[in-house]
Amino acid sequence: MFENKTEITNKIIVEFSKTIEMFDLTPAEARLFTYLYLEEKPLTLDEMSEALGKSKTAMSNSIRNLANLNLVTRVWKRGVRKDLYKANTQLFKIFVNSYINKWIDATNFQKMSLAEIHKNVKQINKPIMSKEELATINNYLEELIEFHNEIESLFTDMKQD
Amino acid sequence: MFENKTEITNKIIVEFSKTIEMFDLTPAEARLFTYLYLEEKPLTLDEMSEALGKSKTAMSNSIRNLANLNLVTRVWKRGVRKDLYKANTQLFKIFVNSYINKWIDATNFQKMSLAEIHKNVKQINKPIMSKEELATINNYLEELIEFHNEIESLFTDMKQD
DNA sequence: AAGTTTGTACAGTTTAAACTGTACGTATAA
DNA sequence: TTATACGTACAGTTTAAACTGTACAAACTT
Repeated sequence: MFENKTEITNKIIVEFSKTIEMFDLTPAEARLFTYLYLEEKPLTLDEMSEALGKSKTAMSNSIRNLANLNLVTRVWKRGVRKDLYKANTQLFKIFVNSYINKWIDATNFQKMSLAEIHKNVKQINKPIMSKEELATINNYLEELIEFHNEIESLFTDMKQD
Repeated sequence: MFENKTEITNKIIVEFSKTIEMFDLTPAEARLFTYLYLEEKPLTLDEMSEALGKSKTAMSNSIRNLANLNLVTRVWKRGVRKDLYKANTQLFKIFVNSYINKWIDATNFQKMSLAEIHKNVKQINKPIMSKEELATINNYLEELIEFHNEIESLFTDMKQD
């Protein structure tokens, strides 16, 4: 089956990174996270680059995004100049939190955009369309905004659990 | 503010399609769904193509994916040769159901892949790594599989609500 | 003070996804 | 039976995302 440890960890990286791509990570970010997770000791950008066959610049961009999502932590070690990073290990908590936050933020932002359109539509007094058309558009906007409310509630409830 | 109805519906399409892209739709699929949603009568591929400025082939591919996700319904009308499609209108139900199903399916699939790796690792009897290394890998696999179980439960619970 | 290391901004290249146009098989209309 | 319409497979093109390599500023080492 498996001939060595590297083969096993590579297989795990391939499979687990597929899972966490679903949390809106790029393939490179997903593989980097998985590699850090399986590698107990913190890694430098150069080590990440060498391990994953990507440029240092690509690793810098990926690790920054992972850090912004609170999926990895920068580690300070005395006498070491290079930045060190390690994966956060409470997988369910960190991924679901990050994901729920992203959904709530984005949903709220979109709801506000639609609410703005709705406000502007209500303030129309020029005869640019019939009353029926205006009522229809208002109905659609209300439905769309209600949809956002429901999505927001769904993810807010998930956060409590 | 708005000068005509088309301007309003275009603005709504832009904003709402951003929301539903989050359900793993491509920008073209999201715009198509939103257009169908706002357009009460069912549309043909040619009408979709003309309305959204994309080729008929692109519309064929997009509408097929939306139908596969149960987000739109093909409508049969006597004496009409062209396929007709309309958006399903219970937004929360159709999007959340589609999304939860996708998560449960994908998570289950990945869990099985990792379980297969785990099974193979357990069957290792050749000395390809130390006992400590083997124990560590087994621990990681258990954690990753447990993570999948938790994600699956999370989305299964969402389905009940 | 000078040299080296480090991470990242930036510009250009590559890759993968999305697209278009054509060809084709099937179904319908004439 | 023949012609036309229709949706989609397929091949090639375009676009957007991801990448690499270089340059640079800041920090550290010598």
